[in-house]
Amino acid sequence: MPRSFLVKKYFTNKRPNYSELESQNAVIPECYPLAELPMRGNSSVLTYFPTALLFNMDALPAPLSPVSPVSLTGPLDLSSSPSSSSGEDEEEAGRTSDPPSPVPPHHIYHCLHCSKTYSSPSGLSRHQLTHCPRGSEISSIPSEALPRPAFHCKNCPKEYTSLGALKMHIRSHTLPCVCTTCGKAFSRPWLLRGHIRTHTGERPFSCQHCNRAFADRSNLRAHMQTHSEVKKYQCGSCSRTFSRMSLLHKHTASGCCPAS
DNA sequence: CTGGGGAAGGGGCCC
DNA sequence: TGGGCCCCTTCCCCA
Repeated sequence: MPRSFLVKKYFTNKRPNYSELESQNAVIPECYPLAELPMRGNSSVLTYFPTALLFNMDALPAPLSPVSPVSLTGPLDLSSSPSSSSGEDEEEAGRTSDPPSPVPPHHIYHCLHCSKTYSSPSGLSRHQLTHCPRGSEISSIPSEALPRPAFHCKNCPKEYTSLGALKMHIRSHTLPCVCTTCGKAFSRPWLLRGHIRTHTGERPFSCQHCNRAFADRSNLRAHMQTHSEVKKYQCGSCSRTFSRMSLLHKHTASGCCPAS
C-alpha cells in the first residue's frame, strides 16, 4: 500500500482535508494544464497518468547533489548544552524557521491577517496562502482584513490574491510530477525526487557518528537526536524528554500527563 | 507503550 | 514571478 496522501488518514485539523476536493465536482480551468484528477472508484493512483509532466527516472538530471555524505551543520556536538525549546541547533546553521523577534527593518510588507512581515511582495504573497480561507470561513473574516482575492480555484473554494499563488495551489490538484516507476503523483518536483529515492535506494545523507545513511535530510536530523544524550522535546508535566516532537505528542496523548 | 526509521506535505527564503 | 531548496512537521509502520 503506497503511502499516498490520497489514502492517508488525518486526525488533526492541521493536515489538508483532501476529501473535500474529492467530494466536489472537479472543474479544472482550461487555462491550466493537467485538467484530469484521479477519481475515486474508476482510477487508482497507481494507474493514473494524466497528461502531465512525466518524469522519466532515466532522463532526470542527476540527483540533487553528488552522492556523498552531507554534513548538516558541521560536526555534531553531542555534548552541547540542551537546546531547551528554542532550537539553537538550527540557529547555529544560520537559519531558523521563524524570525526571533521584532520585525527586521527591511521587512516592509505586512500581512493583513497576522503580524508577520516580509521583505518582498512575493514572500508576503506566498505567506498569505496560509490564510486562504475556506468558502464558509470567508464571511467570518472582517472585510478589511481580506486581501481582495481575485484568482479563484475552480476545484475548491480557495481564492488567491495573485496568479502565482493560484498556480502553486493548482499544483496540489493536478499533481503534475508523476513517478514513471509507480505512477504516484506529486505537486512539486523535489517531492518527486525524494520519492524516486525510495525506488533507487539512494541515501545521500549519512550520519557522521554511525554511518547510517538516509534518503531525506530531515530524517537524518531526527536520527541525530538519537545520538544526543539530551533530548530536545520535554514534557511540561513530568519533564521527561523525547527525541522528537511526535514522540512527545504520543506521550501526552497516552495520558501520562492528563493535566497538560 | 515506546523509540526510531521511512515517507511525504507545507511554509518560507533565496535566486 | 516562479522554481529550487531547506526546514519543520506529521503520519505510518515496525521492532
